Amino acid sequence: MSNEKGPDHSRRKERSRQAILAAARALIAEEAYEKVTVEAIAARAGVGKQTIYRRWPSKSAVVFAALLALSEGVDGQSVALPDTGDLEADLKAVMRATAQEFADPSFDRLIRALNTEIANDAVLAAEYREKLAQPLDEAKKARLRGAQAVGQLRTDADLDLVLEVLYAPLFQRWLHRSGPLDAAYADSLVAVTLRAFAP
Amino acid sequence: MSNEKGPDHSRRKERSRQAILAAARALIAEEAYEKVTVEAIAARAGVGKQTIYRRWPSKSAVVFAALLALSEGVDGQSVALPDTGDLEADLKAVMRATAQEFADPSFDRLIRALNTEIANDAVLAAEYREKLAQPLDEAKKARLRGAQAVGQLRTDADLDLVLEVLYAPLFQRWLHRSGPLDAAYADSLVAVTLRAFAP
Amino acid sequence: MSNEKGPDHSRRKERSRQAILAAARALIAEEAYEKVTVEAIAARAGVGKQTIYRRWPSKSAVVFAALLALSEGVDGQSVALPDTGDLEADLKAVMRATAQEFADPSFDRLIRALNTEIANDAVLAAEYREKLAQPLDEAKKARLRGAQAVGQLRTDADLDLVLEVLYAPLFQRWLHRSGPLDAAYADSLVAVTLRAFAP
Amino acid sequence: MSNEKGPDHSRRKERSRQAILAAARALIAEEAYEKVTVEAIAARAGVGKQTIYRRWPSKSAVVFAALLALSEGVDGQSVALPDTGDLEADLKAVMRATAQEFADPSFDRLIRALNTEIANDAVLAAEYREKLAQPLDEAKKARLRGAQAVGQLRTDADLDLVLEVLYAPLFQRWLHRSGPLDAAYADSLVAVTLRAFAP
DNA sequence: TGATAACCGAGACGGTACGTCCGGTCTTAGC
DNA sequence: GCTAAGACCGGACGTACCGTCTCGGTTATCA
Repeated sequence: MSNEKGPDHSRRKERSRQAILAAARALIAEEAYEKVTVEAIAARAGVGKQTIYRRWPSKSAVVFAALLALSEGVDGQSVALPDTGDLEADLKAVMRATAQEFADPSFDRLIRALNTEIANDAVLAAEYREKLAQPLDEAKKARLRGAQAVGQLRTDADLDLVLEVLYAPLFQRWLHRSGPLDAAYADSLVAVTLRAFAP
Repeated sequence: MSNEKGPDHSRRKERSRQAILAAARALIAEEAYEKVTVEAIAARAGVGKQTIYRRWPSKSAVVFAALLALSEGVDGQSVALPDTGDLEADLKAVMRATAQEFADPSFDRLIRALNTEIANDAVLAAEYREKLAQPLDEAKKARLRGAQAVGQLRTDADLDLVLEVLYAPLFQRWLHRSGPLDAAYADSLVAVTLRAFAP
Repeated sequence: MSNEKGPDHSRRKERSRQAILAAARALIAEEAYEKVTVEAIAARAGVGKQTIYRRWPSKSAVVFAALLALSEGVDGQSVALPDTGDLEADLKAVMRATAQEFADPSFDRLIRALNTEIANDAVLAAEYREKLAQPLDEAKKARLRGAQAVGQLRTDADLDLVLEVLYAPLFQRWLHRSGPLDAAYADSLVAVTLRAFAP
Repeated sequence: MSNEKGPDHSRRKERSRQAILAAARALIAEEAYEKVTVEAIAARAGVGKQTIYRRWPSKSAVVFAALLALSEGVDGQSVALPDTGDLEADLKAVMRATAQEFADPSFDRLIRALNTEIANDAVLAAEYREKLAQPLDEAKKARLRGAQAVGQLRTDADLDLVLEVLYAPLFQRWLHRSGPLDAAYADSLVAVTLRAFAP
């Protein structure tokens, strides 16, 4: 009953879609962002430009889709914060890992590109929040709720605020390159956050 | 009487320089950033394109210079945080004012443009830190040191970290449009920060 | 019989090509040559600049092509000198007509532009000779050969030289504006030439 | 003694004037004409651009002046055609020499530049005729008048026409590169002319 | 000898056009 | 019937010169 159109058809579409997004990601990861052009993406993906414009309305949209797809398959489960029972230890592990991710130049370029698109386009920003940020935040907040339940965190804490206090300094320091992103820094952010929201 | 350097010459140079920077700022403030072109800046400033390219190596550089010049004349004095003796009240006043600034669409566009340039160019980021961010931060830290002296803030607090905890959440929420920037939010950031770094 | 190549495609290409050449000719005919710009040609033709640069390597080349195309379709038949049997009368008619053509300011500007391009570029000069000058000369020489056959011209006359003696003085006088180009002058060139190459 | 203005003063002016004209000629002789710029002339002459524009109203005018100055000092005497009593021999000598001059690439470029300026500017053309062409032609016509007196040339020949028939074919062939400029060609032009204007 | 004016070299300036590049649309040939 | 290829329009890029304007530093004359 299901697939009304030919299966090859759908698969063909999907294959070119993936090729385009992969090409976009590859180019962003390896080159200065402003050198990433639709023509280069099409060429790298072995695809005509029209095939890109058939699916996305603008260069920004393709790039953004490519970056969103980075985290495709991410769900509450897969990104759930570890839960060893020790909130501080769990947060430190996560923050250290996060800090380390930014050390990878490719990842760095990808996330900078993503932030550039988001910062300058409210529509993309909304899509980003809905598809990426909120699911991730929900997973994190689930862990925090657990901590509240066992008295490791103020019961009345605004969990969005907790996440901001925890992550935003790291994000800002990375975006502005205003300081080192090392384990000590990650730890101190956890410490500060826990002190601020201690029960 | 004074003017030691050639007066007309320097004045001419300076006048065109200011005209260029003002034109750039005006265009950024009133149009979508990607529509700001060197040609438009030159036309608005009543200047040849070459006069722009003689001084700055690229469009990014002009735009960045224009944005840096926004805060020209800013010094420790002029941006010093108020000091009424009540740290919490002072910080709340400052944070509320900061949050309000972002409500102005022109200011919003200017700062987004600035952040876009900074985020994608390490050299500009360094210049930004040196010329703008650090002086401002120093002024703020001076107030915090006063607070430490009178026992309103932990003596061993890392003041850079204090500023990050205070400002980064606001910055991130603004950049990602992930929530309202109202007085309540400003207040809560102050509250959190003071709790985290209470003596 | 019909169009072997893709019809629409060729037609599109051909249409824009003709629009460009027509725009170039129109501009040359109506303005001082040095004011003819590629941008103006593109605008007048309703074409992007790149469409011009895709086909021709430089402004000179477009202009030259436009001027060559002036005489497209010209062949031995269409430009054959009249043949009433009276060589002197035929040549006088042709020379008077030629002299008059130069009186038209548009034509004058076009031919001056053509000569400027040719004079300063050996490659264009070769193309001009092959595509324009030689076919025209052949047609003229055919008439002269007829005259030789009926004893109105020396049998051993170098026909290229005959044409030069006939036309070059007119050409030089026009190019240097060194004298009037009237019917009397046309007639005297014919008279001189016939005397020089009388049997 | 005489010199009313300061002698050094005049000499300074004259020196820079000569430097400019020499630089212009040198550049025209060695480079493609369209690459000759006022800036290059000024630099080569060791002179400010303003010094050029103080004296000539436009680039064309400088270039033209430089080319006219090529023949400075030329007068009726110095360019008089040889007069051995044998008109044919004298003309052949002159025409062969003329043809040879064009073989020098530098000379070729200079004369092409001169013709380009003349062809596109009626004012410069008039100046050229008055200052260069007519004096030279007068010298040549003096020789022809001598030939008329001794019965080597028709008494009623229009001497301007004689000169045109003699020179214009060579000029056109050179300008259009439509054939070799060798001694045989020079000779045949003389032969044709003498036949056309034989008494 | 020192002051003062004329002049020059250097080169920045407002403009205009160059030839290139790319975004987004449209056409064509081929699978 | 959709695709890869790529031409097309539009318009910004950064560069090169034009002809003008300003500057600082000689020169050149006269006190």
